[in-house]
Amino acid sequence: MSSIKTYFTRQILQWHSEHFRPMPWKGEKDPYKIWLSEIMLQQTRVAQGMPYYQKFLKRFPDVYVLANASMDEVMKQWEGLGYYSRARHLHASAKLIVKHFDGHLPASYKELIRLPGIGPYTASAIASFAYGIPSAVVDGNVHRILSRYFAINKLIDNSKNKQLFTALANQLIDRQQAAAYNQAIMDFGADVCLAKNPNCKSCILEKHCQAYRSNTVNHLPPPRKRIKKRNRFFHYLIIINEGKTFIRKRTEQDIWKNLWEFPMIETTELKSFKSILAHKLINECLPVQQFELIKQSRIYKQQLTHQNINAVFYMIKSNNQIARAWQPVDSKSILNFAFPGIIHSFLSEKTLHLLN
DNA sequence: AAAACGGGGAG
DNA sequence: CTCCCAGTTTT
Repeated sequence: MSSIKTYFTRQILQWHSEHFRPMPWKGEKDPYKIWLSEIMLQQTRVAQGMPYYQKFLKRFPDVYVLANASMDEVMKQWEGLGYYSRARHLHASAKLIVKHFDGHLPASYKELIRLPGIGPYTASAIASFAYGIPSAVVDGNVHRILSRYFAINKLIDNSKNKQLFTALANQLIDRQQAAAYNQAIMDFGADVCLAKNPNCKSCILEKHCQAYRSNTVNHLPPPRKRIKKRNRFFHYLIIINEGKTFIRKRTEQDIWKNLWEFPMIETTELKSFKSILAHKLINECLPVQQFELIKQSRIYKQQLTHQNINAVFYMIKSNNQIARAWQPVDSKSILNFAFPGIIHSFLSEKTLHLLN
């Protein structure tokens, strides 16, 4: 193992020295910034997270500013990035770091992983990048590279396999250059050992890659299990009363928790406005016969990992205030709230003249 | 152990 | 259209 290890590790580091990809958080010393970048990049492509990282840092330059901000402000900065529990956990961790660690991120894997939103990957990433601790990251890139190089035909879908890849990665890491090694292997996965159409021709590991030698590169790692999608139909009520409309925060265990929305009626298929009038939410939001349907939108669609969302927006003129549970907003203040992508795209097309 | 959780880009 | 991305939490 040790000669294989030195070869693999040396090649990866050698490659990295010649193919450095500059990114704002590379070589970063501030653990706060490293932490933020790692949370933002969970299941998120670098190019997608980049603008959010810059914007977020401008608004919350250090852990104290973040800890003192409101949840809604944090969500607003996260709006559109997805996996919103990351923002909630980031905020919660900021408060814990201020309260228990004097505003400094803890400098050990063991303490890091206890913070909300920090799992095995992120704890290793912060430990190595911020503190030089030799803890190997195992992300999608590392899993794929090791699966191919050692021809390990296993997914990381249970703790045993997870442990297998983690142990292997920790044998391969260069303990004197932990940060560089972790950076290098992930960059290598992003640039050369791609999930689809890997660039084996220019690969410096080709000679000893078990998958390449057995012509199984395209079968490793094995395909994941299919996920079944369900279709959901959201009927949003844009109730307009004296230049204001009404929203609330989603708090139930469902998608988009802590984002805001209009009064909404969900059905198992697309319904007409007339048929949703029977729903009990109507009684809460609209006075009997004291409203008028101005118009309805086209069908907005959004694909999520486990769901297909279909939404219709009904613009309704009403003569009465609605229940206090709903927050009135005008066309200006509505921009301060964080909405799901499907509502945001509706608003970006309609909002400005909607309420006047 | 399995399912849930967003959104976007590449092929 | 499918797959997957610097994964974690909840069930």
